[in-house]
Formats: sequence, C-alpha cells, structure tokens
Amino acid sequence: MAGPSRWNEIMDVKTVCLGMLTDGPASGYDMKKCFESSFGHFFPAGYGSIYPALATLARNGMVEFENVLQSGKPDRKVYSITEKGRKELMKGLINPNATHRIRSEFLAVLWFAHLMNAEQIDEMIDRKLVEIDAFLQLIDEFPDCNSDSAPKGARFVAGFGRHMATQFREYIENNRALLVEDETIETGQRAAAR
Amino acid sequence: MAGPSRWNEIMDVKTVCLGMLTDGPASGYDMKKCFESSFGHFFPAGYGSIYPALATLARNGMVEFENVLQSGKPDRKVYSITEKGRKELMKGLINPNATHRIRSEFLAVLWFAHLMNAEQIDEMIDRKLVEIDAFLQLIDEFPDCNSDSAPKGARFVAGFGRHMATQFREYIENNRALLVEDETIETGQRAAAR
DNA sequence: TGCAGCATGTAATTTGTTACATGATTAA
DNA sequence: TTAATCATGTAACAAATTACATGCTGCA
Repeated sequence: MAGPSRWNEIMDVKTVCLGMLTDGPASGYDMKKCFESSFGHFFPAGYGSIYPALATLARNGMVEFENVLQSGKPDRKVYSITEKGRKELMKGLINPNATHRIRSEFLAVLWFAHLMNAEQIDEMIDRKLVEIDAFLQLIDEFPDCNSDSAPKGARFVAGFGRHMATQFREYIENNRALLVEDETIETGQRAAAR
Repeated sequence: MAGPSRWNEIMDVKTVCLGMLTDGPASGYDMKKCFESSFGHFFPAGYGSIYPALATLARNGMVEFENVLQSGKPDRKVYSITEKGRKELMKGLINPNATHRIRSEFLAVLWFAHLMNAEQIDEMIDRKLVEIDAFLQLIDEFPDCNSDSAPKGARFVAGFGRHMATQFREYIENNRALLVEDETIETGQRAAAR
C-alpha cells in the first residue's frame, strides 16, 4: 500500500467525515454544520481540519466529488464515499481501545481555587452553568439525534451528552460551596510535610 | 514585554506546572507523577510537554532551579516558583471562559453503531467499563485529593472525577442495549428525505 | 451601509505526542 | 539477567487552531 505516510486506523477527522458520508453525499460546509451541532461536543472540528481531511480522502480514493454550480451562491463540492472509503471506515470503526479524552482548563483552574478569591471562582462557575444550559437546550433541538428514525448510535450519543451535561451541572451546583469556603493558604506546607 | 512570541494567559501545561510549584519545589519528574495521578484524567501531559514547559518558564524568569546531586541516582533539577511566576499564574487563573473539552473516539465510533456488528460494540464497551472501574479505584487512592488536609480545589476536582466516571458507567450500562438492537441499515435514506 | 450566510481553501503557528538517547541502581 | 525506578532532555512528527484570502446575495 502506497499511502502518503502511514494510513490511519484511528477515529480522526478523516474517519468521521467518511462516516458522515455513509448517510449520503455532502459538502465540507454541510459537514461543518454537523460538527457544530451534533458532533461538536465530543469531537470538535473546524474548516481548517475538515477541508484538508476531505482533500486527503479524495487524493487516496476514499471519496469522490462533484462540482455543483449554484445560481447566486458559490459552487459546492459534493463528496460521496467510495467502496474503498467504506472499507477504510470499517477499519477505523473496529477500535476496541477507542479513547475518551478530557482536557479541562476549567478543572485545572479550580484545582488551585485556594489561590483565588470567591468572586473569580463564582464568575467562572456561573458562566459554565450558562454554557451547560445552552448546550442542553441545543441538544434537544436536533432531530438527527432525537427522532425515532435517527440511527441508534446518534440517539445513544445524544442521550449520553444530555446525561453527562446534566450531571456536570448537578455536581457543580451541589459542591460549589466547598470552593468558596475559607481556607488558610498554606503554600509550601504540604511540601514541607514530605 | 519581550517574550519569545506572545506570552500566554491561558491554562496550559506551563501554567499548571507553575501552579504545582506553589505547593513547594519540585522536579519535572515529580510533576510527571502528579500528572499521571491526580491531574492526568482532566489535563494529561507527558515528559515531552513538561520538560520544554519548564525550560521555557526558566528562560522567562517564572521559575528558578537548583541542581541537586544524589548518590547513586541521577541529578535532579528542583524548580521553585518566582514572584514573577506567581503573578503570571494569577493571570492564568483569572479566566472566566476556561474551557472543558472532550475528544472522544469512543463516542464517535458509537455514533456509527448501525454500521457495526454487536460483538465489536460489546467488546469496545466492555473494555471501556474496565477502564472506568480502574480509574474509580485509582482516584480513591490518592491522598492529595481525598484527605481533609488537601486543598479544597483538589477535593472538588477529585469528587468531580468520581461523580462523572460513575455516571459515565451508569449511562453506558443502562443504555448499551439500545446499541445492539436490530436496525435496518438504511444508508442514504435520511439524506434522500431532505 | 453593513453584516450574516453561503462556500472554499491555504499558510502560519501552536501544541502536544512519540520515539530516541543516556545511564546508574536495585529488586526479582 | 531482566525489568523497573530514577532522571533529564531533544528531535521528529502529527494534528488541530487561527488567521488570511476571496466574493456574491439578501436582509435590516
């Protein structure tokens, strides 16, 4: 096999794009909308990753595209998955050790709550709660996850998002008082105890 | 200010290292252990990010270090935070829009459950459950999060990890049946309906 | 008049991961 | 003797984000 370097067998932006195309042809712009809505909260991607991903997939024969002219609007490149692409997708899907990674500035900041004052902590938490509420509202509005005709995976994942966001909210509300409690700032004390 | 490019005001590996040093001097190796245990699950970092981060911090006067010779063991570079570093840390800590990002191959794969067979799904989920259980056991073993003497932030964050992992587990167990249900694979149907 | 939406892409930059490189000690 | 722990670092690579670049239409 003569790929550009080594061909991936993991779930990256390329593989997700491939997967989206099993639902029918779409343009990069369409996929971006999908990443913004349903996919975005657990697998974010912007134009800067989608367009190069599509270009690579096309170079390797995983997808085909058709230039669709539109009146008054820019042309669209409408991509379709090929047989080869389908096989590649299946390889990406069989991944028993699929990761689930979190990178949270929010928690990293809160870890050092004893160095901050209550107002700073409260503001950050309040904003996070607003963010969560917006997300919960958003997730209920997507028909491609919530209707009975939606694929089982989409329903499962949307439900997961709802559940985890709800629990995120609940934990914060039930425990935020702990963070603004008075606590002696004892820099270096714990280290000295070693 | 004449930084190397533009100095960060976000919570990155550098800022976290700075924060860890408020608890007392430490080496890169020490910090790695901290990233592996308490920090790792919400803010992962390896040697490849820690050592360069420390080098940059030292170049910019945010930390100082002392070479500590040891008998039989390699030398340690023991870092301490400076006054300048403390100020920089506070800037990183005041970040009302701190992010909380998830990147989940696991959910991305499951989104396409209708393209997979039940065994593949089951194996992936079973492994994930084992992973979660291992994490839950791990998090209960760290005294720097669970004892009363631990800073409030650490206790809050550890509790968060415990809560979310528990809920992760619960959702999966309660809903996994949905994923292996029979479902007609209707590729392109939903697209055609548009 | 100005902004939002449609639509594509490249280039620069940032950031992190993985592999490489070294080398002594200690316990199994 | 083999692996693990201690301990630091660089270089190559992969990946994603951000900014840049273009340009028309329709609405307020």
